[in-house]
Amino acid sequence: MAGDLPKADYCANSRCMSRASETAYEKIRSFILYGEARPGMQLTEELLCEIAGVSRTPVRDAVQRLENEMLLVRSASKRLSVADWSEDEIDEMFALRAMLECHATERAAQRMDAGGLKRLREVNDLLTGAVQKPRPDVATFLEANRQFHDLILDYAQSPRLSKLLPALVEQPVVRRTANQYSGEDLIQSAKDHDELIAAFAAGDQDWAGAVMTSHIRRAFHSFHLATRGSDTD
Amino acid sequence: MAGDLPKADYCANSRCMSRASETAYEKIRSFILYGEARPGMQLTEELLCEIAGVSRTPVRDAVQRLENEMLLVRSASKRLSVADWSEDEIDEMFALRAMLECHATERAAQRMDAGGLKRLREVNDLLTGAVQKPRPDVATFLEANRQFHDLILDYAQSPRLSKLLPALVEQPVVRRTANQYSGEDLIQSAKDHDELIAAFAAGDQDWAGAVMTSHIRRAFHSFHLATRGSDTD
DNA sequence: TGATCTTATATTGTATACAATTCATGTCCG
DNA sequence: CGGACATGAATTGTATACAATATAAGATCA
Repeated sequence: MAGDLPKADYCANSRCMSRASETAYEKIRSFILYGEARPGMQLTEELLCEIAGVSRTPVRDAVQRLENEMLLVRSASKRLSVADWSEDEIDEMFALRAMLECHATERAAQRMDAGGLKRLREVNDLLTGAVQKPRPDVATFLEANRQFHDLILDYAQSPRLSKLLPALVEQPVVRRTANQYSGEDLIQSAKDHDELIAAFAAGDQDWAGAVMTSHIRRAFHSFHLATRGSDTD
Repeated sequence: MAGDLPKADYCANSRCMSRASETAYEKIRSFILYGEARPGMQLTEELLCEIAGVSRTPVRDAVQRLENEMLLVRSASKRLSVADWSEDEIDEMFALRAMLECHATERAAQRMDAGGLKRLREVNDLLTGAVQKPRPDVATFLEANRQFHDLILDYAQSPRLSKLLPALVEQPVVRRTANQYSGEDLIQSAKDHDELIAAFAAGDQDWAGAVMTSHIRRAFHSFHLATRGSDTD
């Protein structure tokens, strides 16, 4: 029943996907995040055209967007390759994400209303259910988690944050290790969300911001343990 | 001797500018920042082609970059217009800039060396000279100020910050009011820079970060006074 | 052999023609 | 009159051909 993962159709968050440059963006992005792309891999526009099934013009549009999100990088001689980040850059990404999500949470706390609280609770109920099964349903968890954070971002009412944050969240390094999170990590995430909702309900922006900072930094810590914690793996 | 302002050639910070999409980017950007563009003004790709002197393909490249920097916005029906920010969005921009520049400064403090300190002092000597004249040389001040902050950003050694921050710094609202800064504001800026250098020399990242935060928030306050401080103007 | 220049190939950058969409105008019908 | 619909113009989106540039391979000469 929970077998089919969300493949490449992200219509929820993005545009209508009717235009060729949108499909190109989605397909190339999936190729990088979930496909056979590997960090440092050299790419050519023609290859990406085959992947996307459109001509070079919309592919170049998509490539520029992905360069901005730093999923693709361009060498001095204009050659494309899949981004390959250093450990320092990954750490930095988490640090920036913690700062910006904390800020977004503080803004959201100032603008939260009953409808928002209701929806946050609904989403987190779904998330909590996915976590508490004997074997956690990671796909549902990730989707509900994304919705929860998107909802907060919406309530932050900051176009600029809405532009900056998503590029820091959906990243190959995060996605690749998502399935390695322990059941306890997931349960703690659900509890963090509960406390966030309490902070929102109380209208306490400092409380909310602090919880969010802790939430992200714990994720960073889990990631650290999963990827670099033990050298026996 | 200091009469000719830097017009539209920003080769220092940017790419080689030999390609048509680069010239398009620079010219359209200048049109928005220093030219006759007005907030909310409707634009057409053809008009931008005339401004840039190139065809639509590189213009569309440039437009996408400027959309990402939020200097241009696209309506639901894909029409282009010059960005017109609300007061809240401007405040938010300063808040984000303060956070990110503080973070960059802390990183730079950890990585500062003798050569960097030397160059910071040189640039700030130039800036201090421009400030202390009977009538401050605002153009020289702005250029030296930009170099000072760019130097810190370089030493932060964070590709992601280097991508995010510039879009928050060079903005029409900032540029338009730069000439309204009082002489005291400029002198205080130079002093802030002196203290930053001292913090860097001491290797105290918290001190440096705090000075930078204060520096940006003072700029915000000056901007606030200049634009919304008095309703008698 | 090895270094440099030359030439061929591959890749990216630009212009233009055409398709798809959106906007504006005016007409028809109620 | 007033609103829905149709038609034309304006604008954006896509494909393709061509130009410019970078890489790679090979030839020439010391």
